[in-house]
Amino acid sequence: MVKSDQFNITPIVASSSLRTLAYEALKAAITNMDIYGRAEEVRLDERKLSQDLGVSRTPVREALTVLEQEGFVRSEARRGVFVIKKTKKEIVGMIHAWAALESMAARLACERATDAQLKSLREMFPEFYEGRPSEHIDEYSDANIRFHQKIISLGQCEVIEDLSSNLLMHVRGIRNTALRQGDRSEKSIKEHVQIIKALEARQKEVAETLVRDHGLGLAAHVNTYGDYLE
Amino acid sequence: MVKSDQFNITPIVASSSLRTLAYEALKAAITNMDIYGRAEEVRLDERKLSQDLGVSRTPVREALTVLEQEGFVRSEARRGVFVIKKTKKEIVGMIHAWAALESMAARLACERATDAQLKSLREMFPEFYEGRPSEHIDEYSDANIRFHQKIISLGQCEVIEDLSSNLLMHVRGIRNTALRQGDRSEKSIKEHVQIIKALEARQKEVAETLVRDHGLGLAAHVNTYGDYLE
DNA sequence: AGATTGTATCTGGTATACCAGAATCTATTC
DNA sequence: GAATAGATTCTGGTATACCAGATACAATCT
Repeated sequence: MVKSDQFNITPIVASSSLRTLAYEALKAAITNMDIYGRAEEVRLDERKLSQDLGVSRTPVREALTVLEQEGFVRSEARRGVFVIKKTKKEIVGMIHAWAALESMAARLACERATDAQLKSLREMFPEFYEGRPSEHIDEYSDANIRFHQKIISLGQCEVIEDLSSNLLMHVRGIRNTALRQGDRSEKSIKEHVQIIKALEARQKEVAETLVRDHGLGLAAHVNTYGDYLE
Repeated sequence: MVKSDQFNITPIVASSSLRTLAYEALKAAITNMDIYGRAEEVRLDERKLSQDLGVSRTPVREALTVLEQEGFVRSEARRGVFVIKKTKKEIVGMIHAWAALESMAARLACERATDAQLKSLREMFPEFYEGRPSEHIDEYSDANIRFHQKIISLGQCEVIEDLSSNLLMHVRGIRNTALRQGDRSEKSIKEHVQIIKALEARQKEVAETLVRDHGLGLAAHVNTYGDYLE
């Protein structure tokens, strides 16, 4: 008999249950939708979603359960499932939690990451070293997110990575919006530079403090400018 | 007609869907079970659970979905759903995340909590001030957990509270076990006293640092003594 | 007309039937 | 007797039927 490991079989349909499919579709729909633009609540209809996705209610419900657990939707018995609008207070809370986790990741990164890994941080974002202001703000928004994700991944703590990625899904939009307000982007870049230096020097206390304060700064910023959230 | 608000009607069956019931039952069963005592994996049978709980598979499955999301069980298609045994590495990671969140909560508590609230911390744990060693270890274990929960609640950040409470469910057992190893309990008490003092003095940087290091100490302790986890 | 009540309808919650993959057992083959 | 092929059984995944609460609307009464 032929051993299957002689081939490099790429799984045709890969691994994805309908539930996972539904989950990803719904999550994408929710995160891409501009929740805060509209005034009234957005209601999701299980049966309609089932039809649109071409599956039965069961996997849709399971996907909605996960999304509810992650804080994206709220389900009221016999009334409907609604997309959750986060309050400013909740957003600020998430940023605080994020700051806590990322600063711990920075500390761990100083202890665990290789020199090459830490160096890659600087190479990933050369533009930080050129004083360019908020011209290419769109590209920078993405680079900004990637920067923080990179720090978290360098911490090599899976729990922190998971918790953070969930938080990020909720605050991604806000984070990019904040960059366009006041002098946030310039300030942000300068702080990033400092953070990179501290990490490269493996000054864990410094890196930890800088990352935390950077996060707290964002929280304060949102607290000041984020009135559009409510 | 009689207005219903003239009565103080207490809802008979209260509010609990079968799914919630099943969730709580299963969670209690899992957390009370000594997972690390037995060698082989624990498998949960949906149909059997349905029978035992007296409900259909549907609410049981939804409960299992939530538990899977929280990291208590893992579901393999057409093979079964298993209670997850955390590896030592994962436990240490959770403690790191916990330490990050709690230290942020301590900082926030310094800024937000009232004097009375901070004072209550000391009053809740008078035994910390008497040099008693690990005699009343059982009571102390509970007090230990409550202490940390109290700090987190004083931070008044709901996100941090929620994330922490989930982590706590996973680490509770280990945390108490650790107290009985080495001189962990004596060390722990001393650090608690320092933390209380810093909080009362509203020295947020100090409190933050102490809480973080206390958590990191536990992580290191588990890393050293926690071989029984695997 | 306004308030009220009855009813049709819509919603998520639950129960159940069925499916296909995986594991186990059994009978056949060499 | 060991190996293999087939069938049985068990599992979670999915689809569907039904239920009861909630809502909206229409019929009714005052």
